[in-house]
Amino acid sequence: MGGIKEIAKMTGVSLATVSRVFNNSALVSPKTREKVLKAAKDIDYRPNVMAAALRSGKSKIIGVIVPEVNNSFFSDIINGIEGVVSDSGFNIIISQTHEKQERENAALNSLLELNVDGILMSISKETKDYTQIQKIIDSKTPIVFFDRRPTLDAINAVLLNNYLGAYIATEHLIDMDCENILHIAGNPDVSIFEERKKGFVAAAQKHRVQYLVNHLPNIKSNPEEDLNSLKDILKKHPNIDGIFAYGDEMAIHLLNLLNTLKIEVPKQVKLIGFGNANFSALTQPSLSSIDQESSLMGELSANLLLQNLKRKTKPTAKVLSPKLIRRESTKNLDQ
Amino acid sequence: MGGIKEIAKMTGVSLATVSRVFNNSALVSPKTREKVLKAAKDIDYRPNVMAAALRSGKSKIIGVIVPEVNNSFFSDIINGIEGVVSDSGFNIIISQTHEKQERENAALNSLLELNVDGILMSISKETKDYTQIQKIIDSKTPIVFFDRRPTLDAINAVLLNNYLGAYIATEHLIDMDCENILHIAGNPDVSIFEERKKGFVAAAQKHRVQYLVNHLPNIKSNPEEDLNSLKDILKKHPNIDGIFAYGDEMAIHLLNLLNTLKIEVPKQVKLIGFGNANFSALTQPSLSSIDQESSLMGELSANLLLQNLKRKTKPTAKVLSPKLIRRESTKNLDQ
DNA sequence: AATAAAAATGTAAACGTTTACATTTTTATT
DNA sequence: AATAAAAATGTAAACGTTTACATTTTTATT
Repeated sequence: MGGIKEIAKMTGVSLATVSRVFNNSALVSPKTREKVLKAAKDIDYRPNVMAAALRSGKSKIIGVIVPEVNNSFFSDIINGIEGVVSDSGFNIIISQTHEKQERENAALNSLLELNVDGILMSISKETKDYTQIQKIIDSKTPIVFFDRRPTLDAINAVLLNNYLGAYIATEHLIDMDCENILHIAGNPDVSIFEERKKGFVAAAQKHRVQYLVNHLPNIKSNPEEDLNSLKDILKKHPNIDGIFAYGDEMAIHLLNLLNTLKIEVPKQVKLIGFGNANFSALTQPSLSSIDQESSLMGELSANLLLQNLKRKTKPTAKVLSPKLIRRESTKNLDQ
Repeated sequence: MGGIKEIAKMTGVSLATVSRVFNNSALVSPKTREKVLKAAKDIDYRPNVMAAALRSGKSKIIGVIVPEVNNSFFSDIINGIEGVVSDSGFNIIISQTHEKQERENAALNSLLELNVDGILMSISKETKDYTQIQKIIDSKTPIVFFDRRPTLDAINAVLLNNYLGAYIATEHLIDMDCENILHIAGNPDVSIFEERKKGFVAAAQKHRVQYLVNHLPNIKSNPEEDLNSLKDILKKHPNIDGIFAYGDEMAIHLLNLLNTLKIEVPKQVKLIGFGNANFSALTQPSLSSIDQESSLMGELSANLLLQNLKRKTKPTAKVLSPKLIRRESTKNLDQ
């Protein structure tokens, strides 16, 4: 037998009352509560979450969809989510999209079959078709986006002000006396990278410095090629004295490329990344960057979702302000 | 209404038959199968996994317990697990222990309440009491350990040969002409770190070189202090020419400390880490290390678990062989 | 065409909870 | 002490599937 039924039989009390005890209903006398709890301990009772979920319609599971789990940024976010969500007695199911729309849709579908109470997700770089997502928004399943959102109205989201982050990074280079700055930009299909580019351009124009935007798309597949492109750029624009890279990993590659070219950082060129990855403090020189408070972003998203689970609130988008992290790669040795 | 019942009504077929269609039972004629599938599509039917789980006792969920998700090694493992497990139609629930036994037990309990089909876990550094784990092993829930195992007999595990990894790393230093080597060891309560230490000692003794073992426990809380200890060690043993650190993060810190002390790597001292973290190729000089094939470890663990789900197999422990990754930090400039 | 075997389908109970509603017991009020 | 109100408990159905067993239909065999 096992389960609530056995406890009911043991204590001579009804199923309903036993259930009430485990759901902390106020409507049960201390005496019977104690009796039930004792019996539960005796048989090492473990409630069956699935059964409760089926009957109540609440699974106490939250689905999390990220592009990749083994990525410093997203794993920090998952850490933040896990913290608040598990404190509230929820479990998290994690799916990866590997930046593929097809996998994303499959993951969403799978989460719905599991009757998750809510969904936290960051859309893949590839995602253009929002019909599946729109269907979820239209349904009752609460969903909160973090970092990357679909371009749809009336959604819950926790985002980073990427424009501002890039603006701050660029201003920092200018503060450090850079007068001719280069931006290595990310995939223009991804909106957060486009915003960073815009922030860069805006700050450069505001302060009337020379600027340039470029891509180095082959850094992983063919670093040799990028080394040559970079060499060309620097040859064409020999007075470049500051570089803002769209991400920290790219920045570290740049650091190594510059080293290979015998260009000293920060003496000849100052360099700043974006993301404040875990390794950025460890390089030589250490890398200045823009912190995006990934763990906090996870926490806030989770809180927004939990709030939505209690009562359907108006869709809200929270925008976090990135912070400048000054390290050696942008140090002004003359100041 | 919704669900299987509605489809049954629409198609004029019984509940059982509809169920058979979705479970790919061979015992259903192509004609009715088609009819049912059509109806399912028409009402956008989504099976309720919870209900199926309750009735069948199979949740199609696998629990994963790791010390921290935002850790390069464990997130790689999760990536590996997710790949094989989701290909087989399972979902994963992830819990963090933050290296606390208490949280570990809570996570295990929570997974049992969810009726997970199996568990994949790496025990926390703190865990000494295995009663909860033993209870699970005794029950029917299959469990596989990865990387860190409890010292219990007859368990399923996928492990790294840490002794061998350390042995290889040490031999590599000796190959590169180091004659006086230092090991910066990890927390002696953690068995994998102890094995690394033993491997180091064994290789050093085998090749009859001078060696030394030390801890630098404050590197995160108080790097100044460790800088001084390191200075002391090197002063006392001025002919140290090779260092094997128990982990890559520690190794990178050492790299920076050595740089501060104006000791050139690899010219004066050669340095090798352990783990081949994602950032180890990015440092200057790049860090030699021991690769532990984290993603593969995840895949193998998941496969072992899936195998156990099909039919209870004899407990097996698979031991992976680590690989040497040669980079600049151990380059012999004379060779 | 009759019969046996195989394939397809159906019936109904069960998985372990929650919960609306009903009933009983206790407490407060006069 | 009688009555009303509040607190505690109980009854029974339901959540949406799966599955053992029974029955019907189809196919193969003579």
